[in-house]
Amino acid sequence: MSGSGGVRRSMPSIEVVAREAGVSTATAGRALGGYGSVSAKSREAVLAAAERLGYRANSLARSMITGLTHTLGVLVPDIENPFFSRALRGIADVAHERGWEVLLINTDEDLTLERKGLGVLAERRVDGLVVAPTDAADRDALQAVIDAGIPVVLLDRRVPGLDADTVGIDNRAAARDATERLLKLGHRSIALLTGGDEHLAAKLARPGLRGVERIAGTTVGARTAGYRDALLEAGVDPRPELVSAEGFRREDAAEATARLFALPDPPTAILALDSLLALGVLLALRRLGLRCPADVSLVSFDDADWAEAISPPLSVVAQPIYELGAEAGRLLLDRVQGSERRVTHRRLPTRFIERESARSLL
Amino acid sequence: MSGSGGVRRSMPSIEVVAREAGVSTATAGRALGGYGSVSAKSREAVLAAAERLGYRANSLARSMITGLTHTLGVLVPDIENPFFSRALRGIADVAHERGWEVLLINTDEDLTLERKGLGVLAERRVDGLVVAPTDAADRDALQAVIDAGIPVVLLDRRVPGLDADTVGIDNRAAARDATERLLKLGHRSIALLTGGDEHLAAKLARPGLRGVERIAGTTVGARTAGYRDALLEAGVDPRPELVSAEGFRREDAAEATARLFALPDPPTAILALDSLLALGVLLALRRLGLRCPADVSLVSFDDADWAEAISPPLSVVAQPIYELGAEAGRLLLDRVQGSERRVTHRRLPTRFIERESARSLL
DNA sequence: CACTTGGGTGAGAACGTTCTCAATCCGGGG
DNA sequence: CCCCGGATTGAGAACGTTCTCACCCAAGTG
Repeated sequence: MSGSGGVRRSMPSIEVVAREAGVSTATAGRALGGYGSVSAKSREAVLAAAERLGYRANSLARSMITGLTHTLGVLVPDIENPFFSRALRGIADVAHERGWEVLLINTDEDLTLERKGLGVLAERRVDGLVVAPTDAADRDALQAVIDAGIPVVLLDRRVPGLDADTVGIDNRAAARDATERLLKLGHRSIALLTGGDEHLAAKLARPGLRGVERIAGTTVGARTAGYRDALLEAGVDPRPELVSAEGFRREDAAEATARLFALPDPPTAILALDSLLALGVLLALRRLGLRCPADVSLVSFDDADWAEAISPPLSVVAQPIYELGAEAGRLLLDRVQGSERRVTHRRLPTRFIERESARSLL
Repeated sequence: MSGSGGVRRSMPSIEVVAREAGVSTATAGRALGGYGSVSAKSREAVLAAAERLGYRANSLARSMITGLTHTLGVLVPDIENPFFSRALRGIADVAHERGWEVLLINTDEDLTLERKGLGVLAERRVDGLVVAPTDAADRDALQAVIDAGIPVVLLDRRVPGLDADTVGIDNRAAARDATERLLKLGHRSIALLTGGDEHLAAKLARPGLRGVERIAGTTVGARTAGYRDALLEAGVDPRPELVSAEGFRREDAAEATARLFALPDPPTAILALDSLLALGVLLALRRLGLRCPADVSLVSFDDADWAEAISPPLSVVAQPIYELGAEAGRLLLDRVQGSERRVTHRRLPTRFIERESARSLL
């Protein structure tokens, strides 16, 4: 087997390589880094010496000089969430393609962690940041990062008044479309599982969900508004008790579903705002002994990998998740690489995929 | 709104802060970094100046000196795969808890990309590496990294002869157990979907799967061996045509399943070696008009989030995926922080979760 | 009073690159 | 033979920290 020999503790520096090759560090640097001009003879000597010594450039030192770390920071609530892991894949692919790496931080929807994360990434001098912010409340912290010269792209979620590019979908229109489809099938009693928090729940408590306009700037708020738009236009009165905002986890959705079916007048259809919530619904239906779509119709955001495989296959509002991430990466790297264009907001198209989980009542 | 004022292009250095506070850079460093000794008066002056100027330490410079980047490299085939995104969550949580960050690279099961990734991470001087290697063929590249002084922990997959810690499960025993359960239910014709490649397929082509012992060191190989063990002990002849190794993607599994049911003597049960493959099986069954478990039983590795929610809920071999990642993180950081213990191999326990996708033929 | 002790301080080295700049080398034209 | 211009080279600065070391000073100690 070829030499996997002695235990080297620390890697050789460019100076050692230069000495070994009989040239100056400047020349060695030029040969190894591919800049400036070097004679063929010197280059060969340097490269041979580097090979012999197992030289690896120290990118820290390089970054100190060039001012570029070739690193993108990614700040998301939870990498386990399929939405974010797919989006991250998009970001990472674009980044790698252009020679950048990705530093990942989970925020767990926790504002304190998010702020801490922003601080860490700033100290690491990442060249740019893709953030799916927990809450608009972090605007100042994000603006501080931008002011410090680190461009930011917001993914999936928007922060009003922030000086950053955003990438997402038209949430209001997508939710409206999904709701309209259920209405067209004859459903009048349509539940909405938002995954939101108390903050949202408070806004929704008013008659007719009128409070929702105030938060239509957020992802969940916009979708809820779209849901309300569709109902109103169809002449259906929005019932706040059919809208549940009790957390983003699967069990939260399961509990919410159980509560819906304890109502005197339970829904005939459910719209879930992401695939994890849809899973919670399915779980609850199974526990309640209800069948989909015979007893209740279900439509969900996000075309999870299991959506097509289960019985019945799930009808979904498919977001181009990978592309959202890739586009975020592109916008960010364009800016990192010097583009001075104005702040832009990209809305990628969604696609409703009709399968068999929503049945007609007509 | 509080000052999100002027556009600062580059961040102030410690020297600027020191000048502003009227002390030397050494003292400013001590005050900000919390080392050495500083008078209360100086400390206050420095911290106030730092606050005023929006100072953020440059961790690149710090790393140059201390020799620690506080960064862990993670090299996995595909972060979209739920196994790896969950494991990454475990790694990242442990890392953050101890003050480390995570640099992520996808290899796409591509040896070239993997080698390139190792190189990049080495140049970034990560303090340690968690790798789920594509193939044992990369042993020399991995050994070179270790020899350069960067500790490595192997996740889920092993590389014979490599000087690194490993974290995983007892794949052979787990597969054997799952197969035995199907046998106990009366199944004699049990198919295996491995997700492996041509390399594996070649070994399996021999009568009675005898070639599998040669690759029992790999994850897929060990599981296949366990499957064979169970069959042999039950006096059932392993049928190579029931073992399919045609790729890790969902569609691969769907095609393999279709082929299985085109056999004159199709299986009555299927064991899938990961949840993506199980999804492919479900998809194929739906296309073929077959029902689970009435027409065929299904058992899969990995307790995917949808496994419990679908109908019928899926019986699975649950790996403690999060804990695998966390343990890998712990082993690595212990070593980074100076532990000199010998190479260890952690095998975490698996748990068979019996649900309703496997029925008795008796 | 001289002598130790130890907290506090600053000058300057060190980390490993890239960049700047001046010096040297080489061949060809006058 | 001398001079010009471009390729090649090396010395040394620079990046922003932490580390080493010598120094100062006040408070004890003999």
